[in-house]
Amino acid sequence: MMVEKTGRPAYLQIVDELRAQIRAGSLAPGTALPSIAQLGERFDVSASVVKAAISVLRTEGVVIGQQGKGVFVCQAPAEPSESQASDATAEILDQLGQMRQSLKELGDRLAAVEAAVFEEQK
Amino acid sequence: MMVEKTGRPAYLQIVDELRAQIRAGSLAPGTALPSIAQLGERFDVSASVVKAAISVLRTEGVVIGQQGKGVFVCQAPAEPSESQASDATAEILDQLGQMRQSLKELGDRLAAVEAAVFEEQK
DNA sequence: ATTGACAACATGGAATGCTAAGTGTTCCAT
DNA sequence: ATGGAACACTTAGCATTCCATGTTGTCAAT
Repeated sequence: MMVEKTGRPAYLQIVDELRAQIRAGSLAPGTALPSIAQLGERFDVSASVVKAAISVLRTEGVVIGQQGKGVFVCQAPAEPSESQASDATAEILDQLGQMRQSLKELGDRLAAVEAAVFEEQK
Repeated sequence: MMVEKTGRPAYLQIVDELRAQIRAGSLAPGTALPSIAQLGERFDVSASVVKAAISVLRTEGVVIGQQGKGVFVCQAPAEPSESQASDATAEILDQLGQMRQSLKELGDRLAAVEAAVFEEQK
């Protein structure tokens, strides 16, 4: 699987993917994520990108890393009403920011096309 | 100033320091942090370490980075927002996904128009 | 058979170099 | 004087390389 060529950074795409798998139960609490090398090969990115993604999930408390063994999904999938909500709002804000960025880019490109068209008409 | 030679990683020491300054008001909301280069020089670490520290604060929502300008302390220092809106947030995320899809389609159509216009002009 | 050495693989931290892109300033030519 | 080019500085992201350290399996020597 490859990271898509959207504006979203690769490490955030991996964060989304892993978080979705955790939410869906495909990665159950207590189980280990694929190794950094495996994830890097699966998403076709370097190890630093995978590390960045795992770092995000780690600071969020979703996973915990054990040196030499692996990265494991935390047992507490829903810390009551605190990290769940803040995680969701964080993701919403993140996606909103990304959409704002896309809108800005679309606006710029549209402005360029408009300029070209009206130039040509003159 | 140098990072201390305790077992704590350098980037976490910097996180602690910056968070303490933010809590103490020494770094007020809306103000910009010192630049990555300055922080790296101040703590005597490389830019990657400062980036790692800022990345933690960013995913926590404590600061927000603006490309080309700097990293700024967020106005809302902490939002322990609690709501039972787990399925409401699910719906929001769903709608966000649909909007992203619409954005992508718009981008494709615009790309087609761009190709036509700039081809014709040449 | 137990022990010890060792290699393979895992995460974690850090340095370095590069590209892209946004912002601000300065300065120059029209 | 105004527009635009040039430059410097900034964050963001990614790749690559290296080292430290923890875990595990294997294999040989005692």
